[in-house]
Amino acid sequence: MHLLRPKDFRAVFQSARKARAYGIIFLFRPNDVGYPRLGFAVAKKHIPTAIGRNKLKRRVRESFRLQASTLPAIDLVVLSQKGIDDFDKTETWRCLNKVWQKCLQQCEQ
RNA sequence: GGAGUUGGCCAGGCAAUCGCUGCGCUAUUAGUAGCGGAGAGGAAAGUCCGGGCUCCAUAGGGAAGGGUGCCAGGUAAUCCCUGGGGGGCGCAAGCCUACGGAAAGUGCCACAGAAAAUAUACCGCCUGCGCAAGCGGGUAAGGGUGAAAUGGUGCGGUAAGAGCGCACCGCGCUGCGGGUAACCGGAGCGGCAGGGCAAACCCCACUCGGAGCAAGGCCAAAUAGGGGUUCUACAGGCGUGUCCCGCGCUGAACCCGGGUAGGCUGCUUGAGCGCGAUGGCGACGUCGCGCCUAGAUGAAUGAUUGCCCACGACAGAACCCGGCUUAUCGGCUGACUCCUUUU
Repeated sequence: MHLLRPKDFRAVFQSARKARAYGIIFLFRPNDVGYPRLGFAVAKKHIPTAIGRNKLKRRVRESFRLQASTLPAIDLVVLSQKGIDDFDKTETWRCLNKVWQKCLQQCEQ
């Protein structure tokens, strides 16, 4: 489930497709392990408090769990952007839904 | 009723469903599944102090450097806390206080002012000379400057003045009384003896080895040849975490795995929490009974829905405790002070 190794992260950053909406970017590429994996790269600059970073990760992890059955085997890294810290619960969800849509479209191609 | 001082507590609640991480039990060939139960804070933060724990090459002596600085107590310990003393603020409850030493030495004291500490005299006052302007002498009471000006007030004294003399206050010394002490009270004597700053250097007293869980330990692909234990002289060389003395290595003998990626461990039962009794003004101590209350490691507490209300602030454990400091929407509550009103 989790994406752990620094080298795995490097692989995603080097050759990835991109999907973005508002304050969130998904980077993803197919993997060999047979199931989707999730990793985070949330900048302290974008979300200054540990509370805020945890909150975002939990929301993303929850939506990943809900999508997991429909996903192909990809490695996915979630990046934050400026402004994400101001989002409330519903805004974050709307944003995430949009990114998932784009991501799945690209996977089908 | 109003204004205020001070201490303590809470940090949205309830229900349903789907998830995450340990733990216990059961099942299971490992994976895992089911059930039960647990799962962030008052500051988890800043890392400013103090300890525990771990390792390092002597952690020993000396120097340097750092810290603390009224007294007594509490504690594992402290720069913390409690009680007391002095000083300051407030009508009061109460609050603040780095609060040892300035004739050991060095340094600094802007502007203003005559003068900022070796002293000195701008205006003035008194006096001598002179027609006068002024010059010489005496003086530091009055004015002026400043954050601060060589004791304060009063009387005597004098040409005018001055601790020059006297009284009281202040200051110093010596007894006495109270207090564990800091200190307080009072007596006698002295004589006015040259300001402030030591969170400036410094002096004095006490005190401090260093690094930190990425500490340290174990299992172990790769890669390189070394690593460990014991004994030991001198000289030289090398090393040494502030420096020196010193110490260790380089020598000999014996033994054999070594340890990067990665994994495991350290990792939560502890100066623990709650209740009661008891000693103490109090911080806190002692005794009895009961309880087990996060342990993640790309890092677990979330999401959805419904209802209620005061419409929810600051904010996330990372080895563990005791403090301090900083951030914080609000709510509850104890004690006390002052003013006003009514009986």
